[in-house]
Amino acid sequence: MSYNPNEIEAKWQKKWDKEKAFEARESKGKKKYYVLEMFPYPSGKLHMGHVRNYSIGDATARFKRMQGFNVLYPMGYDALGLPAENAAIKNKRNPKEWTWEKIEEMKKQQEMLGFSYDWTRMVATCDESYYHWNQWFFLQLLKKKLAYKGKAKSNWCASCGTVLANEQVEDGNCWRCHNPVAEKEFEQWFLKITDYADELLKDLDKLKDWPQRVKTMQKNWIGRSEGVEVYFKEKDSGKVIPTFTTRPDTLFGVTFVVFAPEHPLVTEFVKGTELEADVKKFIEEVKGQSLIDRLAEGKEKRGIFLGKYAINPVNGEVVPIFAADFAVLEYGTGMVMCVPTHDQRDFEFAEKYELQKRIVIQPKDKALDAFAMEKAYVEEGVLVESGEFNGLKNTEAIKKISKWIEKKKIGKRTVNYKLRDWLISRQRYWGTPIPIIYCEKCGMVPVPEKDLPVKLPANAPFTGEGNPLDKVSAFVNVTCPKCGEKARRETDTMDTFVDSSWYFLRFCSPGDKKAMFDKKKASYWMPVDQYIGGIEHAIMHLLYARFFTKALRDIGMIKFDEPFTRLLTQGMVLKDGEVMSKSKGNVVDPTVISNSFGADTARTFIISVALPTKELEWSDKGAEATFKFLRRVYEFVDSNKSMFGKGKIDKKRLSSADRLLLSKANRTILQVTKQMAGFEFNFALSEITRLFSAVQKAENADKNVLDFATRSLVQLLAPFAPHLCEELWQKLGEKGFVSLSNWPKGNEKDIDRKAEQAEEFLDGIVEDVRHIKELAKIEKPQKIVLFTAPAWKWMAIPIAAKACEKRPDIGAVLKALMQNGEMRKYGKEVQGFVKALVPRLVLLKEAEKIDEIVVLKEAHPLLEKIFGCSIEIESADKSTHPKSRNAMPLKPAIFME
RNA sequence: GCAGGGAUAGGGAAGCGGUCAAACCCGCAGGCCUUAGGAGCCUGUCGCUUAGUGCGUUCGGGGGUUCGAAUCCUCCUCCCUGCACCA
Repeated sequence: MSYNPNEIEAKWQKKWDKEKAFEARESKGKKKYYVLEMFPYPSGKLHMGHVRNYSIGDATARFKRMQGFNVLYPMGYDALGLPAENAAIKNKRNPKEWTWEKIEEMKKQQEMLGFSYDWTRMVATCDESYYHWNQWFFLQLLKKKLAYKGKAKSNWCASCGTVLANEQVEDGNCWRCHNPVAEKEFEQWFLKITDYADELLKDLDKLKDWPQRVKTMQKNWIGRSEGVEVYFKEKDSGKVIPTFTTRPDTLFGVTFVVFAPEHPLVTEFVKGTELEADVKKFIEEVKGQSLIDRLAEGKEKRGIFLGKYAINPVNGEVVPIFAADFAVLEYGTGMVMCVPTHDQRDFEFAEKYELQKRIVIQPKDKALDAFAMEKAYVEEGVLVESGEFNGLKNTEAIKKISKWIEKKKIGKRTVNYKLRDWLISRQRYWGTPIPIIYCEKCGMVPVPEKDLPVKLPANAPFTGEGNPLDKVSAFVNVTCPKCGEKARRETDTMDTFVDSSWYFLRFCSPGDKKAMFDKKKASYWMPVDQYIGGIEHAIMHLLYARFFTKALRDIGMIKFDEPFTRLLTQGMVLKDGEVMSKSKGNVVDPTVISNSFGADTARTFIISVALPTKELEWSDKGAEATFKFLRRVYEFVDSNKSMFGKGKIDKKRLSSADRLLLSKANRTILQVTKQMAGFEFNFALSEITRLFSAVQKAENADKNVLDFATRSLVQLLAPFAPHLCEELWQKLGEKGFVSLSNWPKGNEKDIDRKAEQAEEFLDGIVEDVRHIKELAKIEKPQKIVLFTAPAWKWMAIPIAAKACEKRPDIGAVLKALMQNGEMRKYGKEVQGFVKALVPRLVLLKEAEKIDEIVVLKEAHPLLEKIFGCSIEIESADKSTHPKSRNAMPLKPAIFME
């Protein structure tokens, strides 16, 4: 029988399902392990990134299961969001129907690939029973004052009367009607993530098993900065202008002040002056740009003078006030004190508008000249022209000036975060309705918990204009829960990031009707032990999920601080150096691979190409090689069934070839186990491949050894190619699932690395057998020590010489060789010489001419072992080494007692 | 623009101070096996050279540190990811 993946895969998928092989149950006696992949948006089609993500996750889940953990490995769908609504507008489809159809399509593909999910725990966020708890949690946050209403700007298309997502703005225009998009301010809902800014930052330290880069990104995103608020004053009115700065050391160099254009004071300042019209025009221009446009790349800084002046409280200087687009209302106070000599943005602005510059920090080694500068000087230095602070190092000055400002009451120390509160309002249909009712009498009234969930109405009109929910009167017009009078329902829905910020908890008790999740079950399974997903979620999703976890802890639902113990961010799947995307037309459909070669090949291949964390460049050709490998494994086991023994291995009676195979099997097991734990899946596969070649080559091997090697191989391969391995496991006479078998144990004692290495050498020189005779003329020594690769090439000779002195029996050979003239030179040549020598000696051994070969990989630790003495090598590092440039240190310090 | 990550042989991808002309996979070339092979096995695959070997030039580009750099530092170029121009 030849390898038929389709048949095998269907067979085992059915069996797993029938015997509920992967259903997870809480069990106190067993150690739990929660493996989770970032759940997908159900687009209906799996792409390579998904397959990669799930292949990594499934391998992990299966490995942990085999290691005896009680594994929870669920799958769900992040099913609310824009695409369903777009489909509704475009194809006149009902978003709910459309979404469920896509979920089914997606699930089917996942099942075909044989991932070991516990499907009984499937969750879809568009399910009322799921978003019910979004609403419930929102109400809890409201109670805690962690949800509030505030003003926020959105992209607004006037002609469609619709709020647009960033994605729906194309070059500043509406994607539907192509009219320009503006910003418009609305009352919208926020979650107060900033209350947790400090904790979110601090707890990053607890996340020992997160990639450093993700932590760095989050840290920068939270952006805690300590600084001071300095109170400038407007010259005429005396109005206080608080500006935030992290560089109080530059305060004496302020030459102008800048306001965010939207700042209310801007219009106030120019009211009734001749500048009013121009300033208004400027503000409109800035506002007229969509958010996207304003952030566009390479934009020149623009501003306008407001005709007013501010007094610098530290030195009484009077400086002009501008409105400028590079000041952001939401950060700090929206007002910035500008020091063009020591801040690059300020510098560019000053250059453009020909404003004054004054240097207040001088570097040690050179003197800056304000007129000659080509960019701002932002490094360290010593203060000048700064009154009583002259001569201080600027790092010192920051502390001293901050204190001084507080003392003089012209400002105060503050902490600022880049992190802003989370705007969750979306003016769209396909999201969780925000459970709020507005009553004319009672004002804003939360929907009582007993009335949850607030369900999405089934029959909303999808025209692409406005929010469909606004048009469903049965949804909008309600009675006030408090007074019973007529009232209006909130029609904003929630950002879908809300759904994805706690779904991992829902998996612990997916059907729960009474609560967001079962506290006991959650406390058993959580936190997630291994989370796996794309680097593109490094900030937002992961930060929101961390925030929710902390908020849930504070309302008593859970008792831990962080949701994900370990995080693996998988690399992107690229094609021709670019991300696969429809617009680029370079999408490779993973089902094509699985249809022609089977799921096992698709999964094993994608795992074998690159380290999970690295980018993966897709190539169609490689899959075939993986298929061939799997087929060879199949055929080998299938055709050799009768050759496998069942008995115990009798180590005393093994031939050297058998011992070698046993050694390889054991070493591979240990190696692969280590690599699995470290997510070095591609290396693990390459080890498995090597073991297979050894197994395949082992003719006339001891049946029991062969059986052990083969059996182990099947188990090691099972996390990657589970269907094939189940089939082989059965062929090997096993009754249960290999997926639930015990991970093989390697025995360190059975490993003979030296023998293996010797064999590796031998492998490479089959062609040279004819030289044996020639070489065999050398007399039989007792022992040979080889220095194949001394850690320090130039030490090879001295070490060898010392060795000769200590052990004449070894030395004899080396001496002879040196006298032979071949070891005259230092460095590379020694290696070359040794390389040439090794194969010959191996062959000699095969010919029984010598007793033993010791191959030294690192010269000195092994020397220690052999001679039983300590060898110190004074390493040639900077501290100990003479400065001499060209002189090679020919006298390495080797001390042998 | 800000923040984070990359660039290694024909392609992909390891290596991250001396064991590196650089694992592994694909491609390509030769041999074996075969009626045949798009199957399998073996060998070779930077250039020149050898019986073994040796020599020369390489790890995006320039500079630097070191006895020694693909590996560390610095500048530059290009690519990817996220974004809220964050003072």
